Amino acid sequence: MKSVLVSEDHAIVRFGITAIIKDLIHPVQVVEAADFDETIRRLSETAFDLLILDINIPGGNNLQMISAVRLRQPDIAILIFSGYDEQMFGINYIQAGADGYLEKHAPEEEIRRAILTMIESGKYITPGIRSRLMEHTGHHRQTASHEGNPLLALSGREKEVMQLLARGMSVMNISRTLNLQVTTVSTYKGRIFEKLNISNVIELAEKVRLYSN
Amino acid sequence: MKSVLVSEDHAIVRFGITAIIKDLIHPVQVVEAADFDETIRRLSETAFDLLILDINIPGGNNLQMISAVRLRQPDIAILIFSGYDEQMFGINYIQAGADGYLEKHAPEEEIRRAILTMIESGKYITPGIRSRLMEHTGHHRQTASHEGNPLLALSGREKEVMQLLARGMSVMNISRTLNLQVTTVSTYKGRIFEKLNISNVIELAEKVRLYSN
DNA sequence: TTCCAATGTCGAATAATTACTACAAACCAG
DNA sequence: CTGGTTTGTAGTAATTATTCGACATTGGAA
Repeated sequence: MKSVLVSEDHAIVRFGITAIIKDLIHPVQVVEAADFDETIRRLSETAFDLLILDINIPGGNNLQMISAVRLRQPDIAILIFSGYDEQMFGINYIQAGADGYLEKHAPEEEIRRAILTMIESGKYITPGIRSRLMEHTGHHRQTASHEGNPLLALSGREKEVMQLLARGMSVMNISRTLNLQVTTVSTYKGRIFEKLNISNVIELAEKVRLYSN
Repeated sequence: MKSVLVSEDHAIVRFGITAIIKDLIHPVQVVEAADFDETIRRLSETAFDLLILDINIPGGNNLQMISAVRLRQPDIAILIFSGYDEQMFGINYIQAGADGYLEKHAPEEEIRRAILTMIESGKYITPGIRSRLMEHTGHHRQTASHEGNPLLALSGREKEVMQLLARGMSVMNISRTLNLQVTTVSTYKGRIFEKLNISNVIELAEKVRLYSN
């Protein structure tokens, strides 16, 4: 029997996913976790075939989640389930070792396909993501290389903060969302502004609108 | 037979809600709509007992949604389904005539209770929201006058400040530009946000872009 | 290998912003 | 006229944000 762990903090979303899984696969055992602690606890108890992991899960929210999971279950298939606008930095999770990537606003059909594909082949990447992956592999830093898209000059964490800032979220709020100190977020903000050569969030929002795929 | 219309753009969320409804009520007919246009279309075709409406639905996203719905079906029960950041903002929908208010991150139990209560009594408000409602009642002006353009609700000085804010200028900077105390500018900023029903400069910039001649 | 720039993260101190409260002048509906 | 509302303006106190300097890691370049 296949078994799946659904880590997602919004109850309805969890509910929806669980329903889809049960409708799609059988026999199947589905376990739910509402935060990262619980996720880890479940992983220590039971072996799963697939983990569907919300990037924004409370207590998680960073690339180390992947290794924390792999530490417990090296062979589990990890499908990153990414919310709002984190496409930009979602790929970082793939590079960090996740096996699949699905966006929360994907249509039902794609969600079904993703889950099924993950269970069957252990991988699920859309062509769009794949090509973006291509771009990213290889060249990092060195200003000159990101000719076309200035946003590529930002590091993973910076991109994350950038997204939130561009949505109008306050520094304090971001710090809570990402479980970081306010000063840390502020530091990122400064570095972002510097790298993008801008001086306020309005300009940031513009750049993001312009260059975010 | 009861019938419910679920207006929500995220497929999984829609799926989850539909599943809960079907599990909760029977016989029941559930129709889904992914954007506001579709919502209106459905409302024109069929009579529903309950509408579960995502505030952030594409094509909607404003208080006029309520009247648009009521225009078609005066007696439908409307449950506002509000996402993350819009809690503060959501109460306005209640004042605009919605019958219930539910947050997306509510636990499954509450979601069930809300839907059931709505179907049975046509209303659902949590104590928390109710108290916030209390506070808010009292200061609402004659919304009707500035139908099309919300920016018209602002006074001269406010518009002035708005313009600068939308350019990304800081409060301090504006205070120097206009020879006012920072606190004065801050007061304007607050009043602007309140009048436009927004909570950060990004949204302000959007409104300005949208409604400025 | 070694070393350095880039990255992720903070704390202390300092600066900027907001929340409340206030109040007078201007407006306006009755 | 008259009392209620809106507008322009601030002060005080409480929050938030930024600056600066640090430090441990990491991935490459040399």
